[in-house]
Amino acid sequence: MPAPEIALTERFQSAFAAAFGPEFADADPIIRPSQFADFQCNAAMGLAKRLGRKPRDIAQDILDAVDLTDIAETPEIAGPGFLNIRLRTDWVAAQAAELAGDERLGAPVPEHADTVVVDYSAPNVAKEMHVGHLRTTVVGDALARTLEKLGHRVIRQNHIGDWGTPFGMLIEHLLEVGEDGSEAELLVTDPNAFYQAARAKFDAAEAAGKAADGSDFASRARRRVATLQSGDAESLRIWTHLVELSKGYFHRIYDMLDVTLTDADLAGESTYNDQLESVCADLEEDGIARISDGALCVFPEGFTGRDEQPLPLIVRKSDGGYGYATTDLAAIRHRVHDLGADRIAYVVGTAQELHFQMVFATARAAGWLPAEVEATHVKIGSVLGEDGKILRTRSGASLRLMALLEEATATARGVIDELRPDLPDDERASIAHAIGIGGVKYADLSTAHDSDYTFDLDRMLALTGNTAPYLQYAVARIRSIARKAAAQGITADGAAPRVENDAERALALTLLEYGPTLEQVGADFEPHRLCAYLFSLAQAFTAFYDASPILKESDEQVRAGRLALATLAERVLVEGLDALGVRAPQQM
RNA sequence: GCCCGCGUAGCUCAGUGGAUAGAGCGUCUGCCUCCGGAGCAGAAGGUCGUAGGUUCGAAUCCUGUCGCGGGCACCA
Repeated sequence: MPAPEIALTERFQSAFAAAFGPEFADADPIIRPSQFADFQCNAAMGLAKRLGRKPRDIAQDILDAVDLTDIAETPEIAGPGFLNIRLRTDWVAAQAAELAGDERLGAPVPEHADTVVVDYSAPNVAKEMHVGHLRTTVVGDALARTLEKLGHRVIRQNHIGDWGTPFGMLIEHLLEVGEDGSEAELLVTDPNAFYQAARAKFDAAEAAGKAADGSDFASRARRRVATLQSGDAESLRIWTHLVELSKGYFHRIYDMLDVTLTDADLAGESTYNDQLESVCADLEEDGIARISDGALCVFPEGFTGRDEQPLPLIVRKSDGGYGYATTDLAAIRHRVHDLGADRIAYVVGTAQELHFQMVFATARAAGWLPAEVEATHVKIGSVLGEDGKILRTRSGASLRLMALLEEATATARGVIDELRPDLPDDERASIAHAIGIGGVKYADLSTAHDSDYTFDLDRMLALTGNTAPYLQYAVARIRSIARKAAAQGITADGAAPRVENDAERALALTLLEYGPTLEQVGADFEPHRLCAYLFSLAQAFTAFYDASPILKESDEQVRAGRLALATLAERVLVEGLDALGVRAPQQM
């Protein structure tokens, strides 16, 4: 198991048992990387309280009991009682050699492979995706990829907005412009234009007042919602056509983004239409929901709104219609009961927090979400404009997601055209895609998913610093060395990664952290930690690149060992980038 | 009004109760006889909004307060 903190943790726990008794065998030694040594053990600080003794004395007792001779040098007691641990270089080298032989690159095999439902992206039919959708899509996809690498079974669910009030208006508009007309094409190319045209008609009809015979657009739209939801065949046919056109648009975006979502993952709101009635019936029968002001409501415990009034989760509106609370309840029931979910991750905007708390509480009360099933709202922070307020699509056409992606790719293309005119056109296009799209995705992935952030185009398109291109560049350099080495007939020849000087040692130590980092990302749903890790890995590599020449090294053994270390770094970088959904080009 | 979140370097952001709070960008100083300069080495830059509290130890936990964002009954 090439993970120093795990090896150290085991050693310290047996030392605790020896020094303080068996009841301390599972005490957490808190092994962390440190600026003063490779690792630091904070155990004495925590144990001092339990034992009622001084930290420094306990640190001494631990030191007397622990045997690290084959792993590390004797720890130093530092500061208030930390144990500073410097690993033996030969042990690090041995671990690196083991890592090089490990298909999983140190990613732990889970004791129990979970079935994890990841609910993400969820765009609306007939609406443009904007920067806000980018984050849920990119973060959700990174989580799905990461969980699969860890050996879990992932079920992607794209809960698209394909049902509800706006569809009456959209269907009527589609009928008027013709299903095969050029206006209908807007659904694929510029969905907002289609939506806004429908909306404009609706608003104009509203303003003009109802026609006596109900033939005005607004009245027709309202009737259409009812006929659609009651299962009218013609309405369903047109609705299906509408959804199909939108799917074309989603796929263009997902293809462009290298997102793994497919049609098989689509489970829109409409999917649950025939289950909404039974959701309500069950809740009412179990006494969980009751009628209030004509609507069927659940009042989960602990939720209050204005004036301290209990807050309702409306599962059936007073007009008999259903909202998204009902759909989400049906979805939970399905995910647990039919899909067999052990964990469900809802990668959805932070504004939905209250909604999901209430939905989860209701589902728990109804027995649809058993205690052993974990439901997590992976909150996606809002994207803010310069004014610190949430970016709205209406505030600027420049925020169309497709436009952003095109601009990112074009910017990257400009640089690659200048730097690598020697490469063929299609290869430059492919590299520009990897860099531009990878850069945009990485920019969204590298900040904590739940923090709001200010939209900054320059940051999204940046090619230097903590960015995808920096990581891709590190990979490209290693691959360049590999190509040159192969051309010169130089191979690593089965050599173990060389770990001798400081730069090699630092790189190897960083490589050993890949497994624990990936595991943590899968457990906590926090891809930005993987970004931070990969950036530090790339930094460790470039430092090594400067300090430890490979092809210029004359000693064959040293050269082979360094090449093996670089190759291992490449594998981990590429694997980590793949977990994020970012491509690593062969050259750039 | 109530609830949730946020406030960290000029800017954008990390920071899992532990020592001297870190990156990137920007600024400044060096490094191209180069295994790829989309890079490297270094410097300057901080009352962690604020006032208390808990703790051996607080950016982190608790309370108050100021500022900002979001949510709070039939939209999703």
